[in-house]
Amino acid sequence: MEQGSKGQGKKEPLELLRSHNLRVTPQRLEILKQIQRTEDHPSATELHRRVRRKFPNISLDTVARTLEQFAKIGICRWVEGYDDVRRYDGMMERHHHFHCIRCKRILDVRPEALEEPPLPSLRDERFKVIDFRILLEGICKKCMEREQDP
Amino acid sequence: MEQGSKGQGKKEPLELLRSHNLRVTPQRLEILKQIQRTEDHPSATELHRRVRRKFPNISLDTVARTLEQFAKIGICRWVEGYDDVRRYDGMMERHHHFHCIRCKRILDVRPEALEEPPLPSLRDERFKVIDFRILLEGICKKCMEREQDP
DNA sequence: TGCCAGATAGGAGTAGATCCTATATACTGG
DNA sequence: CCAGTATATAGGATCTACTCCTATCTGGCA
Ligand SMILES: [Mn+2]
Ligand SMILES: [Mn+2]
Ligand SMILES: [Zn+2]
Ligand SMILES: [Zn+2]
Repeated sequence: MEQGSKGQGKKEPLELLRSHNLRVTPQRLEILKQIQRTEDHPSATELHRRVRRKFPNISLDTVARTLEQFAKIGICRWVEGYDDVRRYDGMMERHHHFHCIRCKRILDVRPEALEEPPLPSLRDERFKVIDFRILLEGICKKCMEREQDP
Repeated sequence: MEQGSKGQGKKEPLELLRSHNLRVTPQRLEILKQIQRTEDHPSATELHRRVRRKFPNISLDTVARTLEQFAKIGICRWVEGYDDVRRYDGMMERHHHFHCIRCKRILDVRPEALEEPPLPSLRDERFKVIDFRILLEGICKKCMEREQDP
């Protein structure tokens, strides 16, 4: 809807924590900023590495626990993957994902970039569908260029 | 297309291994049969547990290595998930998945059960799309029934 | 400013996956 | 049918991500 300030009417990190009755600690603030800023979809361990630049002895446990809290209250998400690490996504606007079969990166795909099907009118009584996403699979630009060259 | 014999013109396990120049060992045969039969989407460890009923001291390494081989040559697949284990799928016909947000099970969804979008005509130059799948999310029948009761 | 529920650091404990190597065995071709 | 060899397996060691535990610390409150 609106474009200004901090994007889609998103609250400031500090405000966001307060509104969920989470104590505002410097560690949490930094974790929140990091997960909101990233373009990629890092694991807890990867994010721990990054947050450590600012808090050299923050524990992995704190990062993992915090991310899980965030995911449970809807500040961030888990993202689907094929390997054995759990990945997080700080982009909370509805979007789809592209998985590169070469480099394994996961790239965001805005809904406008796709002919999105209306809503899966499911002819199946085994479950109630709440939401759906499209999972694209292919080769990313970087990998394509790398494979073109000799 | 045709319905007879063993489904969609699928080769027998033994034949399948031979055609990929894989030696036919009893362990491989059993792993192959198990992954092809399952309705769920087991991890290497889970499948190891099952195969062990027939080969009590088959090693996890053998099962994991074999599944990875199978996936690489297209006998089985990796399946997307949200946790930190790698899951496999023996159903090679094109299909989609439903993820239950309660019990975390992954259920198969046949393409005919969905209004499938034609083909994602992607307005994005960052990658080349080879395939796509739909990832449904919601509550499965079992979980719904369980939550209805007092 | 002092209290205390809640948060953190750091270390121990788990689980799944992967690596290593001696032994076993499926295929080959004689 | 058999022996030689390339390949596969078992079992143990190692690695990695995550989770649990607990003493200590601190943000928010009165
Ligand atoms: Mn994303
Ligand atoms: Mn499936
Ligand atoms: Zn790539
Ligand atoms: Zn369920």
